[in-house]
Amino acid sequence: MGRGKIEIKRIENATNRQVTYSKRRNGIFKKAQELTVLCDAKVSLIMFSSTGKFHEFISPNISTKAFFDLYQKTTGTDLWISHYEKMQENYRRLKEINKKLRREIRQRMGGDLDDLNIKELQALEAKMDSSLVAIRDRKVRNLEERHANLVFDLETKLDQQDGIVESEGYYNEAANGASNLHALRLYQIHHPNLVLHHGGRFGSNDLRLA
Amino acid sequence: MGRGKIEIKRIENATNRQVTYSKRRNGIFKKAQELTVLCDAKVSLIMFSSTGKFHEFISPNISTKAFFDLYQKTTGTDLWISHYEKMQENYRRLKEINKKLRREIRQRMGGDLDDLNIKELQALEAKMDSSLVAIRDRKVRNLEERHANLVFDLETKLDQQDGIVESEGYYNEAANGASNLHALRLYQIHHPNLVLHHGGRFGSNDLRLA
DNA sequence: AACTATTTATAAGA
DNA sequence: TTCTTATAAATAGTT
Repeated sequence: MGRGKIEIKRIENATNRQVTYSKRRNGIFKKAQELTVLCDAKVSLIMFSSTGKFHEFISPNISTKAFFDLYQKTTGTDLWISHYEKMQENYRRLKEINKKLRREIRQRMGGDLDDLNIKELQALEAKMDSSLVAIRDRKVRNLEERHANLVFDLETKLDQQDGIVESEGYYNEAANGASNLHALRLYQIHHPNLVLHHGGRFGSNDLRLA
Repeated sequence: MGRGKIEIKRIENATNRQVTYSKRRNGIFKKAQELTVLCDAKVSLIMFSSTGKFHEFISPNISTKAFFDLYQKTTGTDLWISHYEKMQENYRRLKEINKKLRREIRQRMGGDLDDLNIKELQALEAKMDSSLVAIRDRKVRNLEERHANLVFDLETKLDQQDGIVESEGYYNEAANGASNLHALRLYQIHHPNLVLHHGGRFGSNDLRLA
């Protein structure tokens, strides 16, 4: 497609080769982009010119990492996978637990009570009640202790007594950064260097730990 | 380039999308092939259709494995390792947070109060107090509502009235039971031969405040 | 980087 | 799917 037809073989003139590379690279990237949009496909296109220059296109709906993950899933296995997947699953579980712990605290703070039924509310109230008793009790003991210490201090030192207020801060917000891990796999690819066309099924790889 | 010009946006008709995918896939593969030959470039082109079909082109002068090694070398990142490490870090962080959440709950239950000072105890007591008020309030409202419903049912039906007590169980105890719908996550397992098996798994949600 | 004559890709229809 | 073909798009060679 040009002023003349060309034979598909290595362009010997280096400058020409470079120019053609540049033009065709743009063309193929555009094609990849269009394919992605038109057909809702996931495309990874990576290339190195003969001079070693690197260019990449990857569908916006997937990361390179996730892409290779998908690739491996479809083409083969990996020794590290099971180890990694276990970790991933543990992470997910931990995240779920975290969510529930937060919910419990919110409820204990008097919020998020909409989906508790009457029994649960009563149970929660009772628990809170006894907890409060325990806390009051502790406070009293603490006060007494403190008072005794104060007296002791006054008696012995008479000069000063400092409170030891340690503030630790709230951690409610801290977890948000972790919420969006991509699907991951450990790396190892072994595949013949040929043009492969095979079909396989795979599921959506959305592992967001929302 | 066809009988008519088309807009580059997702083709909604699934059949059409599939046909276009097939045609354009061939086109782009051909382009990749030509680029490889003409310009002596290394090209990796991998794609998944919206229906999950997998297709790949890789320059004959390099294996996928070698290609990816090159990719990593060039981009300077070891995606797999760095992702793994990130994951590990997030896991650790989450574990730490959960530990703190548990501690807070324990304190709100009246335990683990030894290392709270008097100010913290007082703050906790106050918080608990107001929380308790909120819970009581909610309980009363809930009861009223329930009562109103009951009366309504009695008035309209007169024959029977079924209590709408849905017991869901506390997740503290129900950890291993079937009632833990929340914990359910889809989990994908793949199989070497391009066939994917999907299995559901969910972890035990052990929320014991140990 | 542009231009443009041609070749090539492909959308729509069969 | 595959073929046909009118038309859009890509690009080889040129400026």
